[in-house]
Amino acid sequence: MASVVAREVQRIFTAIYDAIVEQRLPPGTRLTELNLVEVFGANRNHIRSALRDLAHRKLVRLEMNRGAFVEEPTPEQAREVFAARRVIEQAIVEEAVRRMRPADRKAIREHLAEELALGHDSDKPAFIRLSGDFHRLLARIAGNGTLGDILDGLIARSSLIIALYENQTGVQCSHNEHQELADALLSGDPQRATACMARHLLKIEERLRLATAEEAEIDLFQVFAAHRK
Amino acid sequence: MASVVAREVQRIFTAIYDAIVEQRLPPGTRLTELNLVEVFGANRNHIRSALRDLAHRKLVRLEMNRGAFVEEPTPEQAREVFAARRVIEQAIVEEAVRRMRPADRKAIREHLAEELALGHDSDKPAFIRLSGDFHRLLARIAGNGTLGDILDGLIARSSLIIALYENQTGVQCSHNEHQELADALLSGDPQRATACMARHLLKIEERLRLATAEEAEIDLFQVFAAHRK
DNA sequence: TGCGCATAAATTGTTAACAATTAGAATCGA
DNA sequence: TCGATTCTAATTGTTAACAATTTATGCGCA
Repeated sequence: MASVVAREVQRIFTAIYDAIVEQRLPPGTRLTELNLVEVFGANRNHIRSALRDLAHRKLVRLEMNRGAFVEEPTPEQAREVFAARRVIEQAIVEEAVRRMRPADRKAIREHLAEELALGHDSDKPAFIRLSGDFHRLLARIAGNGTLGDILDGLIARSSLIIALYENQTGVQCSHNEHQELADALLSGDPQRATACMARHLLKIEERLRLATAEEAEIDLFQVFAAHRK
Repeated sequence: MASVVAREVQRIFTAIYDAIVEQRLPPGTRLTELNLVEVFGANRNHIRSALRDLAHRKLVRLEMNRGAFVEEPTPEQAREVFAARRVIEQAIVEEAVRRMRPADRKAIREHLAEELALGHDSDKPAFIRLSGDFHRLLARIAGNGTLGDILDGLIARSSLIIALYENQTGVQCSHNEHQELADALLSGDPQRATACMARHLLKIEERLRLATAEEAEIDLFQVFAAHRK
């Protein structure tokens, strides 16, 4: 959020950002400037700046003379995002173990309690935010703000990816995995913790329906096989 | 460069971006809108959009009601950037070794020839660009565009950091290190290659004058020690 | 009905004038 | 001469009108 300068733009940016990340604005949604002007009671310049900031984080796509749309990451981009997260978050976890102090242990335990308390309470936006918070907490403990900012962007995009490719199984049952991860972190064993993080991120990715290259190619023929004459 | 939408903004963005990265615009330089309007023959909106895009990549700092300045990364940020690069580029090198194809080997050899040809030709901007190109080439071979974009940003910021904290020894003698790295990559040994990359990035950082915490604290007393009564 | 074409509406892009803020210069008083 | 204060110039922030583009609508025609 560093580059957002005017308070008004910041406000608009955050509102749209949250709506996208919490999956209240589905991928592909068109964001018309005039609508946003009405919603936020702001002028068009502010709206345009906010949209540009969102576009830079790849949460919004700007099309020349056509306007702004909530991004729809491709399966390839989805895989790239999770591959990048594995790289970055393994490093973060390793550093977090090294740097962990008593206050951090407490923060981790408190976070897990929150997750447990929320349960499958059907409050999806809150659940999404909380899940992300766990990963952001580890980044904060690791202490590299630059890497943290990068991860923030990847987490936000993950939300969009999950919204698009979520399997019908629905609810992300990742609380157990966070519990496991926390145990590994608190045990102080960096190898175990990084392995746990890698597994966690792989599982999230596996829960998605990301079409393979072959699938994508035979698309139409397969779909309409019964209707061909 | 994905989020830049209008061609005009793109043009302005790239011109300033290159000037900063090639160290023709030193850190701290003020970028006045009216000056830029004159230079680029564009309107203020385009200038403002370009500056906002640059701010988002942390190459420019926007101050409320004061304007835009070329960023001046702190020593802490400098260390964070290089730490992030070590994490990301080790992963990139590992993947690059795995994915390397004949055309990629050729590209690497050709790049090194270019670096050798340029030599210490005192054309610093060209040297900087070429050095960055080597790292970008490896990212391209690794094939993760998302990670590549992230690295692009870190490389650009590195340029700014080097401009600020470069030791008087002056010229970056990193060509030898690139040669070493290339050898490791072409040997196909991922361990050797990642170790080589880590060493390379550490050496770049070590060549900088990044004040340690203690140094920063005793600053004034130390500087004026002789003048105290 | 279906298709192409012309027209109108909605939307984004551009421009210039105006307001607000900051930085610098000049003035005044001790 | 120094310090504070007031005014002026330079600069950024904001607004609204206008232009260009895209999308939707309606009409004619086969």
